[in-house]
Amino acid sequence: MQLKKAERRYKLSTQDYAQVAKFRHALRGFLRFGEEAAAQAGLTSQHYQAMLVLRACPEGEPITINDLAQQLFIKHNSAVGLVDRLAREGLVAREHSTADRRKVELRLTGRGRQVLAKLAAMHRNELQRIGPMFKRFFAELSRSERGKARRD
Amino acid sequence: MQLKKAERRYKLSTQDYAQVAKFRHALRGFLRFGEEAAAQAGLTSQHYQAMLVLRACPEGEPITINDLAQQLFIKHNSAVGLVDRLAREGLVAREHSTADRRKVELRLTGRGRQVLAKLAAMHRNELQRIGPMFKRFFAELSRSERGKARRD
DNA sequence: TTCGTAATATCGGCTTGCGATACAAACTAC
DNA sequence: GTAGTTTGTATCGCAAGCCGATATTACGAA
Repeated sequence: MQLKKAERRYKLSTQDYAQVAKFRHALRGFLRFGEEAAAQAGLTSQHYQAMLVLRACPEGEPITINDLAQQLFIKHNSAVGLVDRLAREGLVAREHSTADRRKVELRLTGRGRQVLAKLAAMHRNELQRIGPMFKRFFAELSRSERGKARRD
Repeated sequence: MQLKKAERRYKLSTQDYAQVAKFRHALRGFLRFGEEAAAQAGLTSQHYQAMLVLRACPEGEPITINDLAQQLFIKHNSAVGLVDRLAREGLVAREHSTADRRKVELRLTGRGRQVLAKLAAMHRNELQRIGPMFKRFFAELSRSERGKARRD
């Protein structure tokens, strides 16, 4: 008997599972790389990611606590704690906005920029290293997607 | 003055930062998707990933605590705690190996397989959705890599 | 048997994220 | 202007999860 469409979407073969599992494994590897790279600088991956958000924003538009929380997909109170830790490490400075005194503008310190430069370069190299693997995975995925569509 | 090779590798432009930041943002989006999907089933992303490892392994070669720890890039004692939680939820069963009674073989329960099927299918769809974005990113990355190599 | 090693378990501590709540500044309406 | 609402940040207590150190049990070899 044919399965209804909604049900059939849940029917993955063991190969499908292995494919998704392999991707997750590669992803964990990359994330672990990031954590170890950050740890070498005495930081966590979250520290790195927060600094990256600050560095990547255009000069004139400073990032606030709320902006950071949205970018990192965390709640604003978690962002407060994160910035506390970054400030304690001397990587990020809080500046009360003059335009809206409720807001806190965040900027990297010199030390922050320095540490980030090294970490970001390492990440970029790592991404270039693992890029081919991810490309192959996504190519395979869309191949099997087309294959399933053809069988429909 | 020309920078030495080791130094130049740290010199990223703001565009480079933005590129890496964009990738990390997309990655966080995917991870957050996974956490929310798992939360809908009353689980965490770690639960899902552990079950995925169990499901993806060939039938005859059961996974042990140590295997799981290695696959997830965590310490074995963290894996013990994770399996405790999975067992408490009735998703995974411990079975003492008969060949080596020190080992604990892990297998999914019926409920585990059922929950996993839904989560894995959702992840697969999400991966197919975001695949093009990641493909574009890695294509861009290797383009700029070749560009830099040419300038060397 | 005894010693060394391997696999799992336990305990205490730490980090981090979150919900709830509080407070302060800005905005709105009257 | 002032009362009420919204917005932005901070604080507090809690729970999840990871880890280092240590313990326990089982295997294997001499």
